[in-house]
Amino acid sequence: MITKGERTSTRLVESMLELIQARGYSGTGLNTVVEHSGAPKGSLYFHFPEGKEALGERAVELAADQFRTLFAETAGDAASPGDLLRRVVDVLIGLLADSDFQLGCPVSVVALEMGAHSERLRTACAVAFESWIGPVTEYLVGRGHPRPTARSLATTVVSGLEGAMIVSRARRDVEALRSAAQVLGDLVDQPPANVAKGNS
Amino acid sequence: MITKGERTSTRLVESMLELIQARGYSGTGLNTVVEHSGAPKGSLYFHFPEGKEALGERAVELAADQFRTLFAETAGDAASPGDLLRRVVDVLIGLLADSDFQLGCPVSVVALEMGAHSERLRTACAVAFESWIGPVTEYLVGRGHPRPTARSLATTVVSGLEGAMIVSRARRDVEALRSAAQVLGDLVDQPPANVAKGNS
DNA sequence: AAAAATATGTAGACCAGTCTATTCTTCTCT
DNA sequence: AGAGAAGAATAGACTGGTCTACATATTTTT
Repeated sequence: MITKGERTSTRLVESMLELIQARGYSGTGLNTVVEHSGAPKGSLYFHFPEGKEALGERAVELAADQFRTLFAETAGDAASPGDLLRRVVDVLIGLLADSDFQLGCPVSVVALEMGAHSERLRTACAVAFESWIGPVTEYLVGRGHPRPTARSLATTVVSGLEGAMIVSRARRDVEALRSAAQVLGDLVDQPPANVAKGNS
Repeated sequence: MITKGERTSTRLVESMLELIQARGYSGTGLNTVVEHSGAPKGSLYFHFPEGKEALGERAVELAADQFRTLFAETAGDAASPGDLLRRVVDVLIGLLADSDFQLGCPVSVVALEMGAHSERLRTACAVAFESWIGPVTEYLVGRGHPRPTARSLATTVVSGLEGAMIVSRARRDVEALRSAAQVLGDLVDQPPANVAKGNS
């Protein structure tokens, strides 16, 4: 059974996540998190005795989960790697547009803001990225790409999407995401034959 | 002649830029900027009466200039688009490694942190990105790519590098940048013939 | 009753921004 | 060329507000 405390804790993490997406980590005050979540103020340090960093870490983990789920669910319906990529980008475009370009990737912000100062948060971001690159790599391997190539492609695709989210948001225009979907989509649909030739 | 005031103002912007790269925009206090620059606090609001936003805007513009210069200078020596891209990535890897992965792209952080709250800073970031995509597009057009394709490629390359910087930094490992250099480098070196075929 | 969870207040540091006073530069006028 | 006025630049304290974090007390749940 879900206790009251667990719900409060969850709400705090969800609010932290949303606020980080809109204002970044440093720009998100704990008072604001408490207010936004509707959770009792005194409960924050009961559920997160290690403070803001612990809350941020959980938020990054939640974001990683969400995107991993999106990828896994979309992978089932997709006809090809390129099709999968384009579908995922469509969802990302929806997220940007629905929020009027107010929300970005929380993992990127935290990595950029806190990577130099908090080993804990930096690691959480690294794990999040790896948790996306890994499954994409396996997917591409399953589609016939040699593992090293698949790994390179997966890394490039994931970082490309991160960057395209940022550029799209700054310009309030999804061109960057559409370009990434098209260019990278075609790329991962190319038959892996010629790569093998260059490798053997 | 360079007046004392101009030097102070420049130092403030440079310090703001460095600090933003390490701690983000919200995480950078003006007291810290003043301290780091060696300039006095009284001078800050003399040179930047519009406050922190104006200082941040100038820092973003400076960063945009620096990267544009790097691109322009490298373009002269490069044998092919892929070669150019790989050289630029080598410099970025150097920046990351030399700073022990402490410094990131200031434009990305500002876009993510302030994009939703400051139209002024969001625009500055959009202009910065455009000031990179534009020249890259022209370069690719000069190398025979049809303009629409060149624009798509340039956008994907720039956002890919942004993302790869972030992922590399989070993981304290330049694999993401190397993958981007290899995958995107090969991509922009592909002869534009087949695109023209599909287009005519 | 015991434990879990919530409520409230507050300490101490830091934040962006403003103020007045003072010191340097530079230019004018003789 | 030299005095001195005008303005540029610097100095540093100060304000009202917010931040994280903690302490203590009260309520809810089991």
